[in-house]
Amino acid sequence: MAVTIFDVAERAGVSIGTVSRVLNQRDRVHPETRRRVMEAVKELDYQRNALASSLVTQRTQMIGMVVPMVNDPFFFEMVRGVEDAAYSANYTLIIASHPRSAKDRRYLDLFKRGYVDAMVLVASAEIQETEIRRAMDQGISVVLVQQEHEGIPSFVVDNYAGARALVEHLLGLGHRRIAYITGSDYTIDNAERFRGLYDVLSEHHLALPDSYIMQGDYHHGSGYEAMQKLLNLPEPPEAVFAANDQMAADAIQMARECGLRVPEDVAVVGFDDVSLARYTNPPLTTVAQPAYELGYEAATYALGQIGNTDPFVSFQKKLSTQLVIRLSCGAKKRL
Amino acid sequence: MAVTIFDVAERAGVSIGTVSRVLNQRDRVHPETRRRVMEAVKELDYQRNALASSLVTQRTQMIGMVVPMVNDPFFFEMVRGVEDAAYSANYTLIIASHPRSAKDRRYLDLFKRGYVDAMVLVASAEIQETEIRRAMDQGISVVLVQQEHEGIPSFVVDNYAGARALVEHLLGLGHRRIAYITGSDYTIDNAERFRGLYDVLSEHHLALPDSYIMQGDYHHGSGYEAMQKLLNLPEPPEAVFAANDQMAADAIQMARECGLRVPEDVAVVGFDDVSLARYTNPPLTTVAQPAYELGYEAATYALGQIGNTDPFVSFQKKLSTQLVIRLSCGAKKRL
DNA sequence: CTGAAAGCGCTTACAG
DNA sequence: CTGAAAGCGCTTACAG
Repeated sequence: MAVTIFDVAERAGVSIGTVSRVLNQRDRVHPETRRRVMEAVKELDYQRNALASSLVTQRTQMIGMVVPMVNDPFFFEMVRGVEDAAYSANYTLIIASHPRSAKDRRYLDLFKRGYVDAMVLVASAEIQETEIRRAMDQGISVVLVQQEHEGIPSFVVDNYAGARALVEHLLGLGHRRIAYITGSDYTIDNAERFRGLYDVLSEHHLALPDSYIMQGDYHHGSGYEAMQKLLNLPEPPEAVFAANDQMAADAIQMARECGLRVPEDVAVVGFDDVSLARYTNPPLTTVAQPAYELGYEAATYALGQIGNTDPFVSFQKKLSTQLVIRLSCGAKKRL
Repeated sequence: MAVTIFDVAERAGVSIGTVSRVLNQRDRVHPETRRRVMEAVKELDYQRNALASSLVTQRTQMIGMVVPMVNDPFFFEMVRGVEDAAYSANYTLIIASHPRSAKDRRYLDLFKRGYVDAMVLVASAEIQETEIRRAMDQGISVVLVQQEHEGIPSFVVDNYAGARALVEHLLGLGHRRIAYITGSDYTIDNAERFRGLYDVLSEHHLALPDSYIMQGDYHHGSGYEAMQKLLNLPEPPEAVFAANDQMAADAIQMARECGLRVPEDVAVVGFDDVSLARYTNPPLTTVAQPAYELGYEAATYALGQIGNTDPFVSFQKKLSTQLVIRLSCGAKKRL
């Protein structure tokens, strides 16, 4: 029912090979022939079937991105970066969101079955390394973002250094008793941020009691409860470092509900510098990540590796963060 | 290089037709034959090439979604809805974001070239109707969300009624001079919200001077400037209705910077009820949209229409909104 | 410059 | 229950 290359060939009075040639602008074609073909294409409103085309060229001109579909502007920026990189390379970006459960791996269809030439996998801890390897074996160029695996190219943010800077800043402000609200445990971000805190405290011979480590999950609500528990401690912390801004915002909310002033009674800092950070009361001191650059660089690399059959490339890039000082840490005065 | 159905057939000592049969679980196959085939599949780690498969079945088992990739949690919810619907129907969701410019229509590749069986187009004003029609002619099931076109199924939220309820609420609180900060002009959301405001004011014989209509664009920053101009008016408004929450949040920020109290000196309300609305100071009174349901219902409908060749189905569904009263309107007291 | 033909990797009537 | 073959809609050496 859809019009095919045969219809066009017939109408233009040429063979399908010729039609294909003018469509692909490759070989020389007589100008007059080209004109007739283009005319037939227009008249019939012909659209090439990409499936058939890709089947023979072994290239889909699509780059896939698997990204956690949590409500986080941070990922938006990353998507924009990937998109721009794809655009420059004349690729179309398709995005698959994470599955709801770790057991459900259907989203892997995207790259298991040859729909994309390259993949950018963002913080997809559930994806097994064997799956990735298999995709790579099939010639798909894959890069990891915010996640590492031996022998697979990856782009990460220097969470460790970012956390260190943040904690040093807190110490400089005179805070000594610092608590941590964790993100999901399985992510390296969380682990690295915690490590930054831990190391700086150790170096300053400061304690980090277990009771100061509260379980969170990065999402809305968890920072709220964690903060409540922290504030009910016999000796509450002077400052709270939440593993991301969302939880920090919740923590501030809870502090206020408990009648405490932030940062006077308790300082709160986050991580990521999502747009929300500007709107909390007081605005959040946090750490900005180069989300856009992360996406852009990762995609550019992945695209560049398409067709590279050497499976032994190892590549790791770590982008640095930036401390964003607002009011919630106590460094500046309120308006 | 990748292992094909031929490799499996050879290893199992059967024809490729038989391999295909066991893979597709369709026809009867001798249990022992099936076992041998499955064993070969496993041993060779065979993955069916979806491109080839789709080429013959004329079905890709993919549903495409074109969504504005603006930093808006509202769309996230919608994506979740579409995703769940797709999941139930055993479909994979792929998302394409909007192009940066109206001229760039490469994202249409997704459905022009036969990669998806169905499409959900969200607020994609730049997409020409002819393009959509063409896609439909090629047998792709398409539905529109937050957007209408004669003869194309669509799912929209009742922005008009939502805006009416919001404005009635404001009037009930005693506000009379109400200003509006617009969203992007080309969206129906914005037009409908404005119409709701306009009609309610008219019915109450209240004026809406031109100076009370400020141009915004839904994005961060525009509400800020718009509010500044409103506050500098000889007779500033008593209440400001921003076309979405982001701009309302900015407006609040600006009011505070001008030393004004919200809602005592000026009330501010938004639209959408994104998560940010809970974190502004004071929390935002706004209108919640059934984003998830919108996505779920739209996708379910689109999926149900796959294979339906009757091009004359006309379908329109309007989902209703809900007023969310917080503090920024002045209806309740602060904590 | 152009046509005929092989082939990309599958599915599916059609026979047997 | 299974094989041989046609066909999905293209691209691309290979000849000429």
